[in-house]
Amino acid sequence: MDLTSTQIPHSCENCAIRHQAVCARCEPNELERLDEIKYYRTVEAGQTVIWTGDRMEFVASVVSGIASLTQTMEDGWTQMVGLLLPGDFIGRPGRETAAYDVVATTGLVLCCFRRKPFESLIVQTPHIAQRLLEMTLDELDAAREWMRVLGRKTAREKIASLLAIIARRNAALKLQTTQEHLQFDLPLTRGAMADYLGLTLETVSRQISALKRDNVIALEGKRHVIVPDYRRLLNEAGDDSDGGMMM
Amino acid sequence: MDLTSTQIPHSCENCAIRHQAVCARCEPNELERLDEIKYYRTVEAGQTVIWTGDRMEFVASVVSGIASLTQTMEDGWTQMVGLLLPGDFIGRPGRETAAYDVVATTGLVLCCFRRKPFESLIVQTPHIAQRLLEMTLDELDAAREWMRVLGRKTAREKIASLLAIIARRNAALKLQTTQEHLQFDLPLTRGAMADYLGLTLETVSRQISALKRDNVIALEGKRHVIVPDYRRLLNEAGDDSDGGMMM
DNA sequence: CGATATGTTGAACATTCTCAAGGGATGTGG
DNA sequence: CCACATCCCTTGAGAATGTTCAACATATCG
Repeated sequence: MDLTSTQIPHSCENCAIRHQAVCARCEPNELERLDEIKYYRTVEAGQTVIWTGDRMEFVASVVSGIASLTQTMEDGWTQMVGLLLPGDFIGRPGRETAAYDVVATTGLVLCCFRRKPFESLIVQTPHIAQRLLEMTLDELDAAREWMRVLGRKTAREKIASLLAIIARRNAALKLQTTQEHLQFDLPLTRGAMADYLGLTLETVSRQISALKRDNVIALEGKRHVIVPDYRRLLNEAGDDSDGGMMM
Repeated sequence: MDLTSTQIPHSCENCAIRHQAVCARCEPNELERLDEIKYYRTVEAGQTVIWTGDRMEFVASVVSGIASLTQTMEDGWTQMVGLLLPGDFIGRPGRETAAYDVVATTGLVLCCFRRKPFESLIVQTPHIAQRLLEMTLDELDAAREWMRVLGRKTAREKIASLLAIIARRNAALKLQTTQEHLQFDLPLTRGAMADYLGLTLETVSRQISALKRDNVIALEGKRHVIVPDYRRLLNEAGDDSDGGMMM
């Protein structure tokens, strides 16, 4: 299982996100109901899946790949407000039009549900509603954590925070225990990192260079990051406590 | 009805937040169930209601007054991650310990529910679970909007954004249509505004002085704000669109 | 090969922070 | 009633941080 693979699952049973997504709590008969309104969709890296203001015909789970949730201001600045990883949910039941752009950062496989019937299912199927509430509460925590990053951290701490999050989620996905020594591919361009962190692309580049110079990280090429000491990275991020609940 | 009054409602029927809070969708019999596990609690301005890490014995609705949700970093910086106004919900079902400090900004009346029985009620009462999901989704939108404020706005725009939000929520509470001319009391100290906006107290003070100098706002004393032209204020906030969904 | 997208680095500049001083209010004890 | 402390707020000057503008490097792709 890879963060950016694009295989469509054969069935819910062997689906990579079976136990993380909105369907996590569903019984077999409930999965059948979902199956009736579901279809898979693949998206190429760089494509915009949904534009702000679009009418939403579906909601979806990210099966594989990474997408970003962004808002664009009229002066051209972009703020990323969420990073969607496998298992994450796209769309808001009850909402007609999209509030954010959804852009495929990597190749993407989505498990889409037609919106209207999905909304009916929510009412009838407490297991879906409960899981959705739980996921939304988790996202709210993540958003609030990110408010602290945006509001109170320096550029260097912001970069370290983002690297720590990606490192940890990557480790979790590979079922590695979080060891001292980690490595991963950065799924984001410098510009996308800047949009997420509320910085400019240049500042991102400079701070990554600085972390490299100080041996907090090492790079192979532009995108492959090696973290020799995860605790050191967490320390640079400014959350000395273990940071285990960062997203 | 006042943002900072401290009257305890006689019954759910005449409760000021009857149609906004987590109980908004409840039928009379469901209200009775809630009534069994509920108690009112008043808090003085400045008191901390809940400390991060506290065991949560209850969840609650804010009936009147204003509270803030804050995180404190080990270096002493504080980031406010939410402003709790009448109708807003405190606590997370299923969570044992508090993730944030909750501080009474003004005098506060809370409608508390014992947590364990409330969690059972959620499972049994879809009207509560649905409303809670809806409220959580709204809060998530607000948090994401705030990410844009923290990540991409200048100090001046941040202050204008906060004033616009308070002005609009105040107008909504007084059932005024949002007119050109508005006024209200600032419920936050300069320091609390700084914590919310990711600025220093001094920068907040300077920018308020600047907005006053430029006649975007007028002050009576330190806390009473007069907004002669709401659209001008919105413009200064950097969301030219009407900003109707800002919180 | 040129065109495009991505990333790095430098120098000047702007914004915000830090440190410092001081100005009302309000409250308290002598 | 005055002296004094405390809290909240304002303002200034210099320093730090991050941005802007610009040049250039590197890789990919037609």
